Amino acid sequence: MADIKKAGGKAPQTSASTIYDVSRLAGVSTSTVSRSFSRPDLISKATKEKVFAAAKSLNYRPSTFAGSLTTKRTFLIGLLTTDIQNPFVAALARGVQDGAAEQRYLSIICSTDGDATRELDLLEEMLARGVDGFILTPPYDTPSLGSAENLAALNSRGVPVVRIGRWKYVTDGTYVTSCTQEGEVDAVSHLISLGHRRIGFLGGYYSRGVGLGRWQGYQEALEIHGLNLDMSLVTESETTRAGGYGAMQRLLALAEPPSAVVAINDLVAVGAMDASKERGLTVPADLSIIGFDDIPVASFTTPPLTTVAQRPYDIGHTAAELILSKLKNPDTLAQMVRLSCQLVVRGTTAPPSKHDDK
Amino acid sequence: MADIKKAGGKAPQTSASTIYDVSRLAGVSTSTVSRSFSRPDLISKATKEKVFAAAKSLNYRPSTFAGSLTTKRTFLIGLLTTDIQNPFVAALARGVQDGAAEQRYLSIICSTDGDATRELDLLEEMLARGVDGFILTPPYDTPSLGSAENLAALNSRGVPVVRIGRWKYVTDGTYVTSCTQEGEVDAVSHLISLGHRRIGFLGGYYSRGVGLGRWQGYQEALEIHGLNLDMSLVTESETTRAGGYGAMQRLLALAEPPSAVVAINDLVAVGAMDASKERGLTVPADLSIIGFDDIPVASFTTPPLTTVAQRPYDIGHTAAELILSKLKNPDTLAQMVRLSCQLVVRGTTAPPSKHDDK
DNA sequence: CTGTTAGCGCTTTCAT
DNA sequence: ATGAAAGCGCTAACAG
Repeated sequence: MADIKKAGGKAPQTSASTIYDVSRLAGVSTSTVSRSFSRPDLISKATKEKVFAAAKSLNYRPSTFAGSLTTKRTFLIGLLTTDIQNPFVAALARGVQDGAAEQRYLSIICSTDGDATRELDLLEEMLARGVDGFILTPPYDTPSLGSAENLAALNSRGVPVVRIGRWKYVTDGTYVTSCTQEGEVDAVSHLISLGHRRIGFLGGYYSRGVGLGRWQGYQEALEIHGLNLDMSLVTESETTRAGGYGAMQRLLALAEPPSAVVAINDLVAVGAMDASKERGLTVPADLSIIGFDDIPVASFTTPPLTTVAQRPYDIGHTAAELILSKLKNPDTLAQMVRLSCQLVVRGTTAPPSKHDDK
Repeated sequence: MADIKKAGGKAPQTSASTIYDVSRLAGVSTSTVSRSFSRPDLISKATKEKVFAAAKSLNYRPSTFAGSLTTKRTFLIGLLTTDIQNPFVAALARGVQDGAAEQRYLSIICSTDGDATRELDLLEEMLARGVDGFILTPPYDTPSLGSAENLAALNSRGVPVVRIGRWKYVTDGTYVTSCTQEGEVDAVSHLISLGHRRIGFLGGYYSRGVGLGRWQGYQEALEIHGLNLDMSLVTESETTRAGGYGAMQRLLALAEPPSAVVAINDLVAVGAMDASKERGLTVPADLSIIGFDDIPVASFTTPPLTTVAQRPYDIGHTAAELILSKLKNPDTLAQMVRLSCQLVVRGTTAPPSKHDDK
């Protein structure tokens, strides 16, 4: 499976120089060295020069984590996610990294696959590393980590937490989320303005956590435009391609199938496209489809998928900023930030064909 | 852009309990407490029970990082990458996380976009946090981080490093990479066995870093099967969809265009599919196309893309294991691990159509 | 098996 | 503007 070869040498093992080495070489106290780096304004120019010269020649860099014992800050923030391989999470993580980096913070990312035990374990591990704050992503539809008790425990330790998305079991505290409801309203309204009247909802257990906003947006749009909610056009499925495929098949088997559908996410939408093609339908001529999330795949389908884009990078970036501001001022009031979604019209939406039109 | 609402309370701020609190409550020394957690085998059952009871009632957990000052180990490893949003990197990162977690290690991931300045900065920041080892991903085609000097500096600090992939400016030391050459040989051989004789190479600057193995594999396969290398069938491009589109157009404009092409990566392959369709060709009937990497998108194209899968997760996992073994035994010899690739036959390869056949 | 005694490298009053 | 001294929370000889 993996063949292994030997190749070359080993390391010299020179241990890094400390603040003592520098203070000795520069002929000043360790306090002065310390301050030269952390509060340079307090040190005279001449002294600073001596210090930096010494530091340079010794290749010295202050060790953040040694100071952490005293300062109680590691400049590390923990990001607890389901899976970094999920493109939404990856973009969010990058946003967190960048937002944190702006203030010399680094982030520790953990993937738990939503497993409650691992969540708690990893949380503890991060705490043991002294992370200054946490960003927690959903879905926490189980009362595990998302439980008020666990968050309270974190709070009582004085560790600030920012949550991502809407949680089922916790409502207070700081969090940042997308305006998915508004996004779904836009999506459905787009279909209606195209002339569609029978619009299906391919839900992935829409009544639960993440899908709630979309489900409400769907209903709201119908209401706004004076259309009735027809529950025969609403179907649940796994939030996967296969799930979308099956759900679409069911809708297509109806006596009066919908002329358009909105899917709970892009994968489900792709599954719906599969089912339509199999049935001999052309998208979007015979059936319009809208996804949700705008994952990278959405621009690669044939035709490319119309979808509602969330802004995971911005969400992560905002979350990082919120954590950092909490760190600066622990008395900051809890706040909820809601980021807009955007309808991205690509190739899977068009006016309904004649015989569908009423 | 983001509307903000206030929502609820703030934190109680109870500072966590220390080893002293526990030792006092349990009526033992701090060493005993310490050992109860780190070397439980050295402590009598009775004492341990007292300690754990006290720890539990105080909600005490040892702080890894406080101990790090003494032990010189933070149980943190640093992963320096180009961009966590790249699906290859994300899978690799997940592999690192999982591999590290098996030994209670956590990882700090940084994205540099390949910017040399940020690489060095972030490297220093991670070092300041006391990371025990580094995993560095390519491409380091610039002599920046990839320079022997920088790696030597890391080595001299006694910080072990594992590199991912083949680097241009460094050849020794431990690294893990894919057998891309062998993978490409498989891909081209597959086309040849299908009956193709004129096989194009859509290279993204194939002569450079990451593409080298593929380019060599392409040549090797031709040679194995007694075909001549025809440089008119070889073209360079940006390693993007647009790049692949342009490169394919050039090949298609040839008097005798190829009946099949291998692309340097999946994005380039998708671009090639775009160009073929535009030209009125059907893939794979008129033109066979093979990508490289097997990014998620590859299964979503129409038809789904035949490609060579690398194993980024395994690469990351292996890299983590290598770092950890180096940490256990610093005298471990440098080693190179090469992970196999796998040809994934999907829908873009078929025998050549009649008039292409010689 | 357990306690004593020093620190790890840095920051931080408190003086000067 | 700078130094002395104490200590952050934990571990690690070294004794016993």
